[in-house]
Amino acid sequence: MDHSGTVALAVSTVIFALGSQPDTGRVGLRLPLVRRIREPYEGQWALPGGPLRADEDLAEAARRNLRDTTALTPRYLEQLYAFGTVDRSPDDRVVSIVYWALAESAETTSGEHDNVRWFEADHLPTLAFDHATIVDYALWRLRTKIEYSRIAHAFLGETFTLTQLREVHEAVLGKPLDPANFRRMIESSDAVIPTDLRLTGTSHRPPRLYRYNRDFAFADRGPLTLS
Amino acid sequence: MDHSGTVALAVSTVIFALGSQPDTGRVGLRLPLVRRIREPYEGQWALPGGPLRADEDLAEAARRNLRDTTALTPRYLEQLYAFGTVDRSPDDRVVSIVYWALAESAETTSGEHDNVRWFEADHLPTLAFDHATIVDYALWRLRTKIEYSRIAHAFLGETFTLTQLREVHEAVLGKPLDPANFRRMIESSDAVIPTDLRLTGTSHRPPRLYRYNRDFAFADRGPLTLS
DNA sequence: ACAAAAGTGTTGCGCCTACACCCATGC
DNA sequence: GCATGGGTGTAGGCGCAACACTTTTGT
Repeated sequence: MDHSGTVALAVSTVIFALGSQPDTGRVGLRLPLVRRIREPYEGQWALPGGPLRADEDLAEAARRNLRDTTALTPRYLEQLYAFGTVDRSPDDRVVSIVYWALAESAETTSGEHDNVRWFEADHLPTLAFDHATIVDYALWRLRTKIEYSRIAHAFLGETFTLTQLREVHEAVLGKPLDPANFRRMIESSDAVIPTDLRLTGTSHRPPRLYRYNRDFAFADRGPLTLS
Repeated sequence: MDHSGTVALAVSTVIFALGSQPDTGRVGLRLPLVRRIREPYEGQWALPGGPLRADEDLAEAARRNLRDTTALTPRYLEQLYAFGTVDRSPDDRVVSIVYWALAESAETTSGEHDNVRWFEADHLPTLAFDHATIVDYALWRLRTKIEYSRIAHAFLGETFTLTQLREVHEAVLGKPLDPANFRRMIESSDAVIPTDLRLTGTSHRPPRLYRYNRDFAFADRGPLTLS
């Protein structure tokens, strides 16, 4: 290992989107990985990331990862953790500052080039470095945070029904939720604003469309007004 | 600003301990700062920290900060956040990975050398860089975390009474708590184990001494088993 | 009319708060 | 005995989970 005095700094991103599993057809979490084209771990799958450029902020770098690998813009982006144990990269010393992002579900089937591929979050291949640990942690953060914070809208479009929002929660948490109580929980939280529009074309009573309350975000987390 | 391509990596630590304010005599949060002896911000107060050595883990570096500035060992240590905006240091590009620590209250009056001094957390001088923001965020994390997690024991010795533990919570949160309900809350959480010992020498019924339940820590946070 | 999901009402349980009250020790 | 905090008991309220019920559309 190279302990000659330099520590490399990288930024990686765990990107979540929703997609239906080809086998069961159920909606679940998916995330994109890139195939490594260099040693170490050549040929294995890893999180998108790269060195931090001197003229870009950390969150900017994460956004760039996301754009380069998926051509998507994150609807939610938050720093996850800085991973920096001495032995996490076999040949050199790398500290990775990892972000996690939520993106609107898009083409999550095999991408343009074969070096980027979307996987189901609970059927991942063997990952390079400590990236399996990182994904586990990101999944844990997503699941715990969705329970007390209102971030699920980030998986959806500009407007959405409360049933769609509930289905996001159900897919992330992996369990069914009571529609009536879910409705009251969301409505009383102020996270969402009703529009005059309704979703038509269904074979039943047309549900109201809602929009995310942008002001709500500022009441969210402490004294940091980031990203 | 130097954007020639190198990004420096530093580790800093916000160290909290309890101490009685000289004026009011009430117990409050205190933290140590070091006086900068170089430009930029020469003469101003800053968080203890320094560059990351290539052969030490991030948490190790934080522990070293703590030992070097206060000669204390942390009773609790956790990563806070990685701060890395491009302009946070005027002359070069520095990314700081910041830890926060709790230490048993010790000599928090002016230290041996004049370059390290303990300050009351809500009467800090002007700080160098973005360190005021960092301390604000660390305070917010401490205050929100003490409500749902059981970390207050880290300010105390090996054994303590529930009243001492309650006084820690009161000092951190800045508000009085009901002794009866606090007792039940702690006891039902399993965070603490009663000993056979009692604290004597008081002018009233001798209170039972408790010990922290080391097993409890593992049930705490997600899939990361750190520090 | 019927199906199916949207949306509303209601009840009961559990937890948390507030506060009354007894207990054990030093002086 | 009295003062002082240690420690226990208990009633009211709030929030949430469960589930019955009504509404509104398409076919």
